[in-house]
Amino acid sequence: MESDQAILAFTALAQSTRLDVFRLLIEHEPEGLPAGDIARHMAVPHNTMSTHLAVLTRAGLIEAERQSRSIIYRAKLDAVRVLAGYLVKDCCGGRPEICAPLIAELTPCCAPQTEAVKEAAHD
Amino acid sequence: MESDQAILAFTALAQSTRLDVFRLLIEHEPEGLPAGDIARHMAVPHNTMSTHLAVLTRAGLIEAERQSRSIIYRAKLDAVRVLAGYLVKDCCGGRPEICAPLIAELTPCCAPQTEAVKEAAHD
DNA sequence: TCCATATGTCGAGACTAATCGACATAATGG
DNA sequence: CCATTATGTCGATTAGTCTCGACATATGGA
Repeated sequence: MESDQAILAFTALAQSTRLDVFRLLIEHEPEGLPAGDIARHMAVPHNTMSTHLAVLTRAGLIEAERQSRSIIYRAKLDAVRVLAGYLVKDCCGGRPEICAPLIAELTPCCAPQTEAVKEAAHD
Repeated sequence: MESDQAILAFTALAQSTRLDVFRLLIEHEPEGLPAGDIARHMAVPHNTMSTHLAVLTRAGLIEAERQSRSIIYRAKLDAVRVLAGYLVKDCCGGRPEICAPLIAELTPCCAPQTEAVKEAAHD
């Protein structure tokens, strides 16, 4: 991951409405939500929300797909993985003694024990 | 993690100088670096750097400790873990099918469980 | 075609952040 | 103490972001 893209992502998440939208969209994986519903859910004018959604999209954190009159937004979970990886893995600079404890903390949430999951994650 | 603190952290990292400083300090774990060295390393005036270091400190991403005339800054690896956790674990809202693949991607870097996996991470 | 619905774009005002010169504070040694 | 080194704070300027009214575009149906 380029640091320019990381900065885009951090900038996008460094705003409460956008952070909330991003988490809302993760909750609604994998169906997604239309722009109007998102705006109503957050009690934000539709044009303001449109701007926020554009920022998140440019940052690669969400993606849009037109469906008839609505435009459905979805979280890009790949982006979460890449960003978390940028924080943990790339930042550690290949020094397992630093990032191993970080990963150890994350793993209990939902450990990827099986080979099947490892295969799925291998891009 | 409170979302307010997450926003502080994302704001702090959403700036190229600060992101570089943060990564520099992770490279220099656990000794840390004095403020002056950091400023020189980044070719930034000392007062500008002081402001950036204050932002990172307020965000809880680094910490300062006076050592004679110098003030040594260190990355708080706990913060990395918490922030990555906020992205991956909290955002998934307890839905393993979402975050398991994300963690699976991170694990090969330096898995915390077994020596065997650590060996595999070197390929 | 004309209207209603859904969303995006533009532009202006208000707010916030980044930078850096000048000055202030803190520690150390002579 | 005074000078020196190391760092932080203040204030002003500049640059960028957030918000939202007004307008524009896209889709589907009467």
